[in-house]
Amino acid sequence: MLRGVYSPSDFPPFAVTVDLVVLTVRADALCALLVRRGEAPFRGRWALPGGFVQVAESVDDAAVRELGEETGVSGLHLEQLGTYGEPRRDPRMRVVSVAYLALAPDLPVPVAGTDAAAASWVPVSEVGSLAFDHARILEDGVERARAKLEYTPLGAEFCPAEFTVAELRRVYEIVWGVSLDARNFHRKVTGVEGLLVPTGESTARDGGRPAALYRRGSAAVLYPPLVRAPVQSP
Amino acid sequence: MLRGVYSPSDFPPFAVTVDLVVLTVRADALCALLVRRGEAPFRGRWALPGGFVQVAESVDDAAVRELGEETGVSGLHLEQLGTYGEPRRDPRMRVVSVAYLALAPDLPVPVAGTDAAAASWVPVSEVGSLAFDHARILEDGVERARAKLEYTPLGAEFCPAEFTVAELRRVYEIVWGVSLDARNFHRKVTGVEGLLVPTGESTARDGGRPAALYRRGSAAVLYPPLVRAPVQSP
DNA sequence: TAAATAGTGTCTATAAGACAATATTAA
DNA sequence: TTAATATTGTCTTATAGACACTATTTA
Repeated sequence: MLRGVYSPSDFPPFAVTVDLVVLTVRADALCALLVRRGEAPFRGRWALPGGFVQVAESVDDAAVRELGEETGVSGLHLEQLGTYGEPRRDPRMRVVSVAYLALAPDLPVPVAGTDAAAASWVPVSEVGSLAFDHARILEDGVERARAKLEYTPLGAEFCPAEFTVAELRRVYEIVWGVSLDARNFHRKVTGVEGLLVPTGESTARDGGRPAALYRRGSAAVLYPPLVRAPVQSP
Repeated sequence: MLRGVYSPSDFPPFAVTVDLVVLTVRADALCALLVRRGEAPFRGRWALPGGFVQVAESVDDAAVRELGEETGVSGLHLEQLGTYGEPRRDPRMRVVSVAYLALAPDLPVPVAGTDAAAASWVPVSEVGSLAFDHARILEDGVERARAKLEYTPLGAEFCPAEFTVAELRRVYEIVWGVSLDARNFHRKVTGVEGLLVPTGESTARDGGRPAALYRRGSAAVLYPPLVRAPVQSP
């Protein structure tokens, strides 16, 4: 269709929302931040946090705003996940939703924000059906997070500001659902340039010999990557 | 904001469009499909092809439809690239655009489609400023395509149905802007399970010893990947 | 002391990169 | 024949994965 010729039928009114897949690692499980809906449709059902994009703000800004409202924290990693635009995904009207993925450390407790509905961290393995197409969006977010750990330093986003190699390894083990050799993992991550910055401190919070504490480094990519080998068909 | 409470101020009307980054490799260059705008704003300026999402179709379907209209071809690889939603990206009204990346073989000539404006393949290195925020979208699309070649078999999408290893290698060289060792590349791609299916035929269209012809295999990922080593800081 | 976790070293297999050598065609 | 491109093989180096071993703490 010709761009530039505008007639009312060209732009049927859409509502645009943002939905957030906020993931954290807590209690040995990958958890998503969910809210319980207080209104129809899907009243009482779990859903992803989110809301309408306002006229004066960009879609990305709306995501940042909603994330702050839901978690009470700013500065978390936030990236676009995808846009979901099936005609009947919201039974009431045509809503196009831009989904975002956020990775968070183990935050004390979800803040209900301006929303009166309950918010909770739910292990992704225990998430049943969700409102709208949110189950699909959550799945896509989890898969994106898993892939991101391979070639970016984002695993550290799940950790507190200072963390040990073992804590980072547990993030990988929980998100990927595998177990990793502690010794090879240690050699690998401490060998990647710019990934970890030693603080000089150490902690014995995991028991045993105290472990060195690190902060996130400035590396934007993890090279060579930490690959999950695909399942081989024998 | 509470999902489920709808009031007019909650959903200011947005228009939703799709924009297409359609890339091909031709004449030793990575080229993008661009259209020249026939109307204000940005009249006479190059822009990405695209158009409005209709009420009854999904956003993804709108992208497929527009791609067919612009190229006259269906079945091309098409994936979401990202959503661009700055408030003033279109000077006339609030438009949120969902961008898609399509990879195409060297199609004979762009079809103007239902659009009267001229369409053309333009080498991405020669693209100047574009209408709206399309230069940024194109950049993102090119970078996505470059990254995709590393760990997916999508390089073959730029090739005709039957192609030689050298033709596939030239795709990588042109898209990445590097030169690759023909012998190592050959060993690599013929060694990846499910990437290339030999047709049994061969061709001498490149001169010299005839090369075996292959079709795309069924592999969805390229493992191990064909990595571009990042530039090392010495 | 034992138990637990942290960290280093060593070996092997795989794969990437450099590049020699051979193969098969056209001019 | 020479020139051009295709394909195979060989060597070196980097890295992943398995796992022995040492180090440092608490109980």
